[in-house]
Amino acid sequence: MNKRPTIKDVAKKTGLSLSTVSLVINKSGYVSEKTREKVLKVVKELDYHPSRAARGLASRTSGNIGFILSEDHFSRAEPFYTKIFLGTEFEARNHNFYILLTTVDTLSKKELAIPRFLLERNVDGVIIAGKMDTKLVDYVERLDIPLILVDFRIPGRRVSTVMIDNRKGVRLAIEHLAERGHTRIAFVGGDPGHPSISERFQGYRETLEELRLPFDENLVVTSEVALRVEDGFHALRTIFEREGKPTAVFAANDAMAIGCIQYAKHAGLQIPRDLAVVGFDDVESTLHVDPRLTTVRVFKEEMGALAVRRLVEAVKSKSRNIVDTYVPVELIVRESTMGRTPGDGVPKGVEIPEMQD
Amino acid sequence: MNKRPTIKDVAKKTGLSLSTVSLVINKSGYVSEKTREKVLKVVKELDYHPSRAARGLASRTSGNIGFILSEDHFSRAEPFYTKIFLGTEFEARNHNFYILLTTVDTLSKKELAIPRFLLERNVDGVIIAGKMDTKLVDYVERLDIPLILVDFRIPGRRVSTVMIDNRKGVRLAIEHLAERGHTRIAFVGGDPGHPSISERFQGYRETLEELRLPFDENLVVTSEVALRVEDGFHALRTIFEREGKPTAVFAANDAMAIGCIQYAKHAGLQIPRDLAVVGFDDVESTLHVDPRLTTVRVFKEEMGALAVRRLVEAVKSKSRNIVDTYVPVELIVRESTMGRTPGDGVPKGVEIPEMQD
DNA sequence: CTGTACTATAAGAGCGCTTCGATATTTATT
DNA sequence: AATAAATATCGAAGCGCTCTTATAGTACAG
Repeated sequence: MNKRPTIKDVAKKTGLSLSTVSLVINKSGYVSEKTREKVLKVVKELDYHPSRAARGLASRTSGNIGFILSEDHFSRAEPFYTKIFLGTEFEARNHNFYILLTTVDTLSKKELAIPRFLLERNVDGVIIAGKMDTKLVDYVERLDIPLILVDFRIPGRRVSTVMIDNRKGVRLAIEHLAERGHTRIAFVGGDPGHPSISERFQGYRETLEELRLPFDENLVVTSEVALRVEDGFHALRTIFEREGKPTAVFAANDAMAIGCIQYAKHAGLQIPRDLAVVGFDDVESTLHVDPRLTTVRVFKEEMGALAVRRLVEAVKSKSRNIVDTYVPVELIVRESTMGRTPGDGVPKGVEIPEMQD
Repeated sequence: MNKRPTIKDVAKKTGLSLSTVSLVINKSGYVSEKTREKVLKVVKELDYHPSRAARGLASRTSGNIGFILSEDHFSRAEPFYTKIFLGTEFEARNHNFYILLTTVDTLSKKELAIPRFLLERNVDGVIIAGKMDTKLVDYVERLDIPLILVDFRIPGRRVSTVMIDNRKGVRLAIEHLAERGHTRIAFVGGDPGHPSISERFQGYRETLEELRLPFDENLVVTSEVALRVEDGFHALRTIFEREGKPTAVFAANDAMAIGCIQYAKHAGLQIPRDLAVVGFDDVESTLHVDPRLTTVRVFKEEMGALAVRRLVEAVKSKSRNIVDTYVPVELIVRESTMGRTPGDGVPKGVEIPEMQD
C-alpha cells in the first residue's frame, strides 16, 4: 500500500491547521473564500481523498445505508425487489452513500438474526423492503436510526413508507377489463400478510362494487401461500374446477399472471379470446410471454430512489418526520387482453424489451 | 443514539486490558482458554460488537469488497450480472464482508471516473464483472488491492479471473443441434470486444469443424453492437434475407435468442419444426417464452460466490497469486429445439419457474 | 541454576479524521 | 467610541479500535 496523502499533508502544504482543512472539506463553519480555494487547490494537487474509516470514527457516520430484504423475497429470482435495490443503489451514488444489502431469514422459526451492519453501527439509515418481521422494525427504531419501509407497512404503526398505489392499479386493470365487456373477473392472489397483496384484493372488491359487478367467491383464490408462477397455474386451475367460469383473470402479480397464461394454454383456452389476463408489477418477463401480458406498471427503481432520498434527508437533517409516499402506477395494455392472433410477430409500435447478455 | 458498549467496557468488566480483549476478538496471539471464555462471556452480556469504523481505522481494513460493473451492463434490466452480484452478496455474508456495488460509465468518452470506494480506501478487494475499461483494471492493480475479473479478461494480462467455460457450452449446444440433424446452424452474436462473446463465436467455429459441418458466412451476424432482444430479432432477419436459410440458430445469449424466437414467429416459422433456437446464459425469461428456450446454463450466483471466496483468501493471506477459475456449464434442453406442439400447456416433469411478486 | 523459548497479559502509541472551545479579527449596531 | 455579533482560524481532545513492544511467568534443556 503506497502512502496516500492525509489531511495532515494538506494542512502542511497549505500552511493551515487540520481543523480549517476539515471545515473546507465538510463545507461547514466559517471559512474565507481565499482559504477555501487554497485548500481545494492543494487537495486536487495531492489527489487527496479523506479516509472513510477515519471520518466514520470521528463523526460517527458511516456513509452507508442498509437495505434489508427477507430471504424469502430474495432467494427466488427476484426481479421486483432487485429492481428496487438497483434504484436505491443508483440514487445513493448521487448522495455519496453506499448501500449495504442484506437478507434476513423470516421463514424459519429460529431467533431473528440482526443484520451485522446494525450491530456494528455501520449504516446511517435503513430501508426495509417487502414484508418483514415486526421485531426487526422495532429493533431499528430503538436504535434511533432513520428507517423507511418500501412496499411494506405495519397497520397502526407510524413509520415512513414508500408504497405502491395498489388500489389505483387494480382499479385501472379491472376497469379496463370491464370496458372490454368482462363481467366475470377472477382474482388470483397470494400471501395476504403482505400489505400490497391485501390492498390489491381490497381494490378488486371496491372496484367491482363501483362498477356494480357481482362479487363471486368462486372467482377468488387467495389462500395460496406464495406468489410464484406455479401458484398462479394452480390457483387458476382451482377456479376453473369450480362453478361458473371467469372470462378474465386479474393476478396479484406478474409471476402468477404468467402461471395463469400457462394454465390457460394448458387448458386449450385462447388468450385473450377465451380468457383475458392482467398482471401487476410489470416485470421483465411480461414482455416475453406469449401473448405479452397486460399489467400494471410499477416504477420499481423509482421506489428505491425515493426511499434513499427520504432517508438521506432524514440523516442530514436529523429529523424524524414520518413521510408516506405513494408512487403512481400505469396500466400497460398488451396482447393478453387486447387480442391479436398469437404468434403474429412483432407489431409496429409495440415495445421491444431491453435485456442483455 | 444510546451509548453502545465499547471495548473499554469489556476490558473494565473483565478486569483485563484492552489489548487482551482485542486479541480474543480477533482470535490472534496467545490468550489462555480461561481469559478467552471470560471475555466472550462479558461480550455476550454487554451485547458488545466492535465498531466497524474503529477497526477499519486501526487496522486499515474495511470489511468491504467492491463490485464494479459497467453502466452499460447495468442500466438495462440485467438478469445476468445481477445474478452474479447476488451471488457475491450471499457469499460475502459468510465471510463477514459487505459488497459495495458501483457502476462505471464506459460508454461516454468522458474521463474515466474512479469509484469512490477506491479513492476512500473503503474496500479490501475488488471484483470487476463484464467488459471494462482496461484503465480501471490498471488503476486497481496499482493500488495493490486484490482484484478478480468475472466474465472478463484482458488478453496477455495476468489477473485472476472467474470465467464461463464458453467453448464447452457452445460445443454442447451445437452438438445437440447436429444430433437432431441440423447442418445449417446460424450464429447470432454481439459485441466481439466482450471476451465471453468472442469465445462463443470461436467455439462455434471449432465445433463446426470438429463435426465437419461447413462454415458459411451467410449464417453469421456478429457485427451488431449490442446483445439485446431486438438485436437478436434484427440479426436473424438479416440472415434470413441472405442466401441459404438456416434450420437452426445459436444465439450468443438468451436475450438475442428470444429476439430470434420473436423473429421466427413474426416470419411465420414454427419452432422448432422450421427453426430450432438455442441461447446461452439461462436467464429467467427463457422459461416464459413460448416455446421455452433451450439454452446453456451458466451458474451465475456461483460465479459471484467463487469470486468472493478467491478474493477473501487473497485478502486474508495477503498473497497475490493469480488464479483462473472456470465454472462449468450445462445444456438445458427445452422445447425450442425438442419440439412439442406449442401451447400444449405444462408437460409433467418440465420445470416450473420460480419467480415472485 | 542459568539460559532460551514459549505463553500470557499489559501499556501505549497511533490510525486519520471531526468537533468543541478558545482566540483573533472584522463588521455591524447603538 | 464602545460593545455586540459575525467571521475566520487554530489547538487539542477524542472517536474505538489494532498492534508493536514490553514485561512477566512457566517449561524445559543443558
